[in-house]
Amino acid sequence: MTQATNITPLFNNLAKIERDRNVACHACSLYSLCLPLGLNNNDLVRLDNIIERSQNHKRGHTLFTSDQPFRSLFVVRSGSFKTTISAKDGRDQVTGFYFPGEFIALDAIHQQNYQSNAKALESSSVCELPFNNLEEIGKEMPQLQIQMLTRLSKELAGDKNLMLLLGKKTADEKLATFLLSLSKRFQERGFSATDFQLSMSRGDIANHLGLAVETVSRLFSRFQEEGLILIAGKALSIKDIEKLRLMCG
Amino acid sequence: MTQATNITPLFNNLAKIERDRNVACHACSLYSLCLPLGLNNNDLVRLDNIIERSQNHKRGHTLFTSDQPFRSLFVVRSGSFKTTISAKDGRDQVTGFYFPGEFIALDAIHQQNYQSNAKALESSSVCELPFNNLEEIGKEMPQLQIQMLTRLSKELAGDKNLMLLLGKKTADEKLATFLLSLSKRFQERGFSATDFQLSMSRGDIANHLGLAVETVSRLFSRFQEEGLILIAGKALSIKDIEKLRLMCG
DNA sequence: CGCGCGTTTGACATGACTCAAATGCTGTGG
DNA sequence: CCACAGCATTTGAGTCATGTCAAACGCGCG
Repeated sequence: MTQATNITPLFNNLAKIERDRNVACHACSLYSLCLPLGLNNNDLVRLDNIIERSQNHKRGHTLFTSDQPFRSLFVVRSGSFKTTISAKDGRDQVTGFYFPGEFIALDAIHQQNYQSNAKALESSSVCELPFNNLEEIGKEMPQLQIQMLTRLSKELAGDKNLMLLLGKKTADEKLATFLLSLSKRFQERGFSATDFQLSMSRGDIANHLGLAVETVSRLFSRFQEEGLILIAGKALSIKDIEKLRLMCG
Repeated sequence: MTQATNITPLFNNLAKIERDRNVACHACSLYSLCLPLGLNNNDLVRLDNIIERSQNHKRGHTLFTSDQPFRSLFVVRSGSFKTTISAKDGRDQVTGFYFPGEFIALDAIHQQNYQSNAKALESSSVCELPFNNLEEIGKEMPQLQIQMLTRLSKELAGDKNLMLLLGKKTADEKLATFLLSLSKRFQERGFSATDFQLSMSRGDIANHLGLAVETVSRLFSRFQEEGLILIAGKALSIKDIEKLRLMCG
């Protein structure tokens, strides 16, 4: 079996941030992807002051669960997270994967409790935004409000597309769509659009796409046979991104 | 076949509103379900002034499509709508059904275009909220901003549950969950939780739940044989709501 | 009243799941 | 640093829930 080689480690540029966890928004490499975008200096300082920058979370660490009271939104600083919701009988659905600059817990605003469970997929850190404070300073920062609305709206649009994926797409189309979504997000963050590490397990991918683990595994094998990708464990290299695009349905 | 009888016509209490389309927010029967909740009188008047109350939309009328520029949010005033998104090849997914007091187009905020297509399922009317104006007055009404965030967050939470439904539930569980969701929303609007009209076609239901029309039709028949419901065309009567709840998975 | 589309029902096909087992990888403790 | 345990992944074989195709039916709209 051919090996995927020279894969760029995921977000290794962010190692610096993990070491210096108290870097302020204006100095943060995620600045342009994150909430502060469009704020003036004064407002930025006020926002900065309500943010609690978290300790490092190890792989598997639970950020929150749906039985806990909602207090804060989180923005991924480094690493990655998955969110899940559970049916009564324990079945659960991976509702999303979250990368640096992305918000977690937007579905919990103004509910008593979080609406999902969030877990770190690798060593990760977050910025915690206590919602009461955010609400408070938001009253005086229209630009921040717009940002919040935009964020929510974007996640909503993404979820509608996931509904299309889950409801109408074949297994091939699901996986192709998923890989391209990751590719795009990595590219937006300044990383390679074709070579990256999958921080989530096959099980998580399968669950998220409404497939069985075995199906995902077989698809990875077949995509590789067909020359679309190289996959070795968690290391992925996209070899024919155009063909992959045509497969998305 | 037993007939479902004495079905309460859907939203006929709202006939009055349809006749007098210019009723202001403070006089609207949807007030408590709608955006103005929590606004003081001054703010309410300002909001009132930017709202454009629509003509009556006939069944099948398209409110907007995803190739049109985004200008306004819509709140259903009477009747009901469905939204869909389309894959390149024309397959589409019904992403939601919308009833009085519910927002349409929240997924389009701060995108160039609408992200989905919206179509009336029956004779319906809407309040149109030009987003630029809403944004403008929102700067001075924290309470309105909170309302907007809450609305978006609630729709997001609902969509996450739809992902669970589409990804993990069996056909039976999907239909049971769907019927109970309608039941709950009708009840919140002051109508019967057990007897109502389905304004959408079997095809729309099937599409929304990721099933084939034939499957939905068979399920309705079986649910009726099992004494869970009575269904006659579009008239639905829930006979064993508890058992239905146990079936939701 | 009649046409057409939406719905129902039946028969059959199949994509993806489940079960099973081999293999590989990773983290841990000695 | 290595060896082992346990979990993740891959691969194969067989099954099943749901989709597809086909045809009859009937309701509702014009």
